Formats: sequence, structure tokens, C-alpha cells
Amino acid sequence: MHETLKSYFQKRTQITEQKLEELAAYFKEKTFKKNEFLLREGEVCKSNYFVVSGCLRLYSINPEGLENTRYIALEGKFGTSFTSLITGQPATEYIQCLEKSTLLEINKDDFFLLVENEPAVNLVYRKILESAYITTQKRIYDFQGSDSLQRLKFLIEKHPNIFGRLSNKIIASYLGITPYTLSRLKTNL
Amino acid sequence: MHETLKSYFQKRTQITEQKLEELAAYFKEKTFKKNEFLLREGEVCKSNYFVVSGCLRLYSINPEGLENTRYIALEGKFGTSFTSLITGQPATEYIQCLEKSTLLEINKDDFFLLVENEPAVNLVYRKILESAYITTQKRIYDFQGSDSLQRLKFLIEKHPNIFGRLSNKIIASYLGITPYTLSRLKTNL
DNA sequence: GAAAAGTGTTGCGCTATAGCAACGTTTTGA
DNA sequence: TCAAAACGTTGCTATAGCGCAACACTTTTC
Repeated sequence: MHETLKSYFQKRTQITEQKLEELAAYFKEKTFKKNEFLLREGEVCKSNYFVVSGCLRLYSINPEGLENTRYIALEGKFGTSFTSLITGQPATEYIQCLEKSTLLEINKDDFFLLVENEPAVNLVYRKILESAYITTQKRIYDFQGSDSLQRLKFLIEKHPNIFGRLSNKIIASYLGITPYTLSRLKTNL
Repeated sequence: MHETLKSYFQKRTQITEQKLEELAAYFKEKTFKKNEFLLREGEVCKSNYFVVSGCLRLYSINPEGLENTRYIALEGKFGTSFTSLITGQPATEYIQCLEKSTLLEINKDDFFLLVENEPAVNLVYRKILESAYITTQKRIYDFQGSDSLQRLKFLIEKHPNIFGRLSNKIIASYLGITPYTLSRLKTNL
């Protein structure tokens, strides 16, 4: 099994080398070009992706045509449209590679079968859901309770690495502001 | 077991009457007065609560002293500070009864023990997390992509029942706007 | 059941952010 | 490698929502 994924599991559950190798069989390595799409709005999401290298972005386009960046998955993270994966409904979002990326893809049906039948995967999935929930909650409170400048400062503090790696346009759309405003806020830092 | 909780489980998993009775032993019925607190900011959350009747509200107070309502649990829902329950960290929020309420309380340790050892509870918890995640996601996209009037329309469409039951002050703080703005928006509907 | 506290509405001025235009810089791709 | 496209910044104006104050109405409390 790929080292990055292996340590992802080992960090979250006790699991034997042998079991890891069994699980490895379900993941297929794929490479994607910069800007390539893994999923488009309206399609049903069929896979979960683990990022070995590169970077995924989940985003939607609102009725006015503006992009809203929902989530960024860097190396060592799973990225997928969980909502579509869980509900089986068409996604309301796009998944795009922001860089040339190497991913490990696991089929939706295999994934949920493992969740049901492999205690280690059940536990890891629970931890993924718990941490996704907590992250998402914090993001709401950020939007609900803070102004743009505070949100920007918070992002710089927590993910300094993405500045420089992602364009300001994308960072602005993640913060829920326009690139104009982001550019102006940066002068107030 | 209390009928409301029983049907909550039966709607989400296959479970025998006998197993339900076993589980019932872990829940204690308690009643609370209007405005009584179950948890205050800074305390570690020790229980999960199922609402039999009445209504819970989770909220925080920001540095400027403004309340942000995070979640409302009506009859037939679980309500707790999941983030504090999961992480064991002090809560960043208050849990308050908005009405005289009857709740079924389950201890945190018992709850997670059942998650580990009772497949039915494991499954139900997973479904709670999945749906909490999905709900929270939608709420972000609402904040990130819509203006206040759209958010209000959306809330009216989805939860018409809470208008009349909750004060405008609380609805405004849920929408992330001031009561002044809510009052004005309502004239534009 | 009277006083106090809380709630909802509205006028007014203030602030943060949007959105267009213009322009220089960087990136992209045939 | 060079033209075209995309990006980042900044001046300007427009607008959504804030927050105070005032007032009427309702609910709570003792």
C-alpha cells in the first residue's frame, strides 16, 4: 500500500500490515492534469479519492455565476463530494484538480462495503465524519460570527501554506469575498 | 423505551424490541424549565440529549457580545455539543432549553461504548454524523453564497414551523443578521 | 395587577463589501 | 517564443446590513 495512505490508516486505527495490503487492492492509482475535473455539478459521485500528491478543490457556481470554493484537499487527505456519495443524489459541486495530481481512487460501493464489514475502516470512516463535521461547524461559526478580515487572519494562521500555492481568486472564493476585497484586506494586515 | 426514541431507532436501523429495551436502560428522563441551561461555554459536554418535547438551542456569544444561534433541536432530535462530546475539549457554546422540555439523557461514556459495541447504535451514530455533516454543509453554502433575504426565504420554506414558535431575535441570530435587518426583510417578502 | 424587562418596528446615518473600469504583470498554450 | 488570456491591484461609486434611538406592545415577575 502507498506509504501516505498507510500512515493515514495507522494514525487513526490499529491495523495489521496484512490487512493494509488487503485494503490496498481496492485503491487504484490515477494521475490527473492541472484543471482536470473528477466530478461535475449534476453528476452522481461514484468514488472517494485520497490525495497522494497535488491538490483537489470542491466548488459550486451560484445563480449569478460566481464560484464558491467549498473545500481544498491537499496531500494526505481524502476528497470527494461526501454529500453525493452518501445520498446518491447528483452533486451540487465540481471536483477539480488545481495541480497535476496523483490520487488513489476507491469505488463508492467498495468503500461502503468496507465500512460495513471491516472494523478498521468503520472506525476510520467514523473519524473522518467526525472531523469533517467539526471542521464544517467551525467554518460556519466563522461565517456567522466574523467579518472578512478576521476570517482572512484565521485562515493565514491555520493554513499559511496555501497562500502562494493557491491563487487569490480561489482563496477569496473560499472566504466568501471577491478578489477585489481580498486584495484590499491584505493591505490592512 | 419512550415511543419517540423507539421510532427514531426503528427509522434508522433494524432492531429487536428486546434490544430496544436494553438500550432504554441507558437513557434517563429529565425535565427542564424554560431558559434552563444544559451546558455553558467552557464546560466539557458529558451527555447527549434526545428531545421528547420542547426545544433546545445551541448558541455562542462572540467577542462583541452578540449571540449566534448554531442549532435548534425540536422534538424527536438529538441535541448536544457534538464537537465537545467528540473531542473532550471545553465547549465553545451554550445549550439552553427555549421551552419547558422533556429530554432523555445518555451519558457520554455509555454512548460511545454503545457505538463501539452495539452494531445498531454504531449504524445510527454514523447516520447521525452523516446527516449532521450534510446539514452543516448546506448551511455553509447558504452563508457563503446567498444574501440575507435568500437565507430567510430558504428558512421559511424549509422550517415554516419555527416562525411563531421562536422569537425573531433568535431567528435573526440563526440567520446571522440583526433583529433590525430581519424585521426589515420581512416587509420585502 | 403593577412595574420591569424583553420584543418588534422604523427612521437615520455609518461602514464594509460589491462591482466596474483601467492598467501592469504573470501565466498559458499553440 | 510570443500572443492571448488570466491575474492582481486600485480608484470610484453603489448598496446591504449595522447599530443607535425612540416608541408601542407583550410578557415576566414578585
